[in-house]
Amino acid sequence: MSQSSILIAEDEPKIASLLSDYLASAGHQTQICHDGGEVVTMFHQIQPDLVLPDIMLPNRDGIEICREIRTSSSVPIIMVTARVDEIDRLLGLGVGADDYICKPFSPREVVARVAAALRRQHWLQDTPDNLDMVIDSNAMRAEFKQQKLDLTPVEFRLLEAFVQHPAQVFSRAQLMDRAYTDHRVVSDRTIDSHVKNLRQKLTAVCPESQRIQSIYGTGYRYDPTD
Amino acid sequence: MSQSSILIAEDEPKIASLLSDYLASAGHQTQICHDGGEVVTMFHQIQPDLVLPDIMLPNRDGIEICREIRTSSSVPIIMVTARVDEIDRLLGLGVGADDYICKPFSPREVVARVAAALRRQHWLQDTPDNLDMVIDSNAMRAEFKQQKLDLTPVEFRLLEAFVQHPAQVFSRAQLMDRAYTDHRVVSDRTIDSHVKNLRQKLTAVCPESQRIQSIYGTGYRYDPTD
DNA sequence: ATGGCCCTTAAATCGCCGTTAACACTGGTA
DNA sequence: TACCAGTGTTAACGGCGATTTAAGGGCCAT
Repeated sequence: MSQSSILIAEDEPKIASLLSDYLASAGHQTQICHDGGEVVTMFHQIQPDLVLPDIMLPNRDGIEICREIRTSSSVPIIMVTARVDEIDRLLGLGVGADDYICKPFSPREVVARVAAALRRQHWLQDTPDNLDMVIDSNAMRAEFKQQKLDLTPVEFRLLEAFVQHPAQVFSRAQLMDRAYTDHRVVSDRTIDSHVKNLRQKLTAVCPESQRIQSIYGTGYRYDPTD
Repeated sequence: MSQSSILIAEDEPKIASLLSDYLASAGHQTQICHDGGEVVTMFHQIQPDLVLPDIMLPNRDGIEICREIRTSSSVPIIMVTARVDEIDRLLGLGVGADDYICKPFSPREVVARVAAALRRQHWLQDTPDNLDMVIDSNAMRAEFKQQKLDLTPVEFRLLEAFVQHPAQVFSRAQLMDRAYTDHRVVSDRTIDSHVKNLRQKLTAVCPESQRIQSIYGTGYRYDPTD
C-alpha cells in the first residue's frame, strides 16, 4: 500500500487542514485544492490515488467534479458532506462516488474509509503489468505487450469492455450490449465463441497469460494481473 | 448505506404508521409488526438493518424481544418508550439497545437517531479489523489477508452474507436464501458441505483463523475477530 | 466468386453442486 | 460418570448443467 497521494478539495481552511493532518499522520501525501473550478485540472496534473471532495465548493460543486473525473478515471472518490440525509440524495442521483463521509468526522473514520477505498482499488489498480494492454478506441486498435493485435470489430469491443472494467464480472448479456451498438440478441454460445477467439489471439502473444477468466454460471472477467 | 430496511414493532396503528411515514420519507423501507410474539420470527425472516420496538407490546414486551434478538444478532435496536424516566430503568437493566426514543417524538428526531445508529453500524463494519476480509461483489472475488480466494459462486455468496452481517447467527435456511437467487430448497447437509469447503479455503490462507463458527442446533456465524 | 466475419450447432470436456453415509462431537439425562 | 439421541463434519461420488471447441453455413464487401 505504501504512501498514497490524496487530493483534498475543501474550501474551509480548518476542515482542509484537519483532513490533511489525519491523512498525513496515517502516512499519506496530501494536496489541498480550495477552489472547485480548479479541482479537475489539478487532478490531471498530480494524478492522485484518491480524491476527497467536499460537496459544497465555490465555483463548482463536488457532484459535478465527481462526474467529470469519472468520465476519464476510476480513481476512488470519497465525498465529504455536512448532512447525513444528503447521502441518500446523492445515492439516488447516481453520482459515482465510492463512499461518503459525514461531518463531523473522527480521525479514525476518515483514515479507515480512505484505507478501505484504497484497498478495494488496489487489486484492480493499474499495475505496470496492466500498461501492457493498450486500447485505442478511435483507431479500433489494441496492443498487447508491444504487439499489435489483429482483432475483428466484435472482438475489439469485447476486449475494450473488459479492459475498461478490470476484474468486473460480466454476464454474457452485458457483453452483448457492449459488443453491439444495435440491440441485437444472440446466443450465449456466440459470446463464448468470440471469447475463445479473443483468448486465442491473446495467448498467441503471451502463452502464459490467462487474462480472460470464466466464472462458472455467471460470465467472464478480465484480470490484468494474470 | 443506501436504502435500509427497518422493522417497526408497535401495536398502536397510529404510532406505527406515523413512524413508518417518517422513515419512508427519509428513504427507508419499513415493515410493521403489531404483535410482540411475532417480532422475533419476523426479524429472522426479513433480516432488517434496524429494529424499532416499542417497550409496551401485546404478548411479548420490547425488553424480551431486544434480549432475544441480541442472542443472535448485533443489529441496531432503538427502543421506543412512553416515559423518559423509563429509560434510566432500562439502562440499569442492561438491555442491549443502542438508543432510546421517547414519546412524543418529532419526525426529525426519529430520522436522525435512526440515521445515527445506521451510521455507527456501518462504521463498525468498516473498522480496520474487518478489513483483512475484502469482498468485491462486482468482481465476485474475495481477499483474505491480502490473498485472493478462489471461490465458487455459492461459496462467494455465503461468505458475502457472513461478512455483511458479522457475528450474526444464520440458520441454514437463511443461508440458502442468500446463496441462491432462485428459491431453491436444498438439504441442510448441502449448506454444511459448502461451509466446509469455504472453511477449508479460509484456513488455507490462515490456519489459525476460525471465522466461521457452528452454533449447535441453530446454524453458523461469522466472527471477524477470530 | 472469393475471403472474412459472424452466428449457430453439436460433441466433448470440465467442474460445480447436492446427496449420501460413516464418523465425531455436543449436551442433556439417568 | 456413562450413555445416547440429536447434531455437525467430512470425503466421496454421480449427475448434469456449464464451458470449450471445431466445424460449417449465411451474409456482405471486395
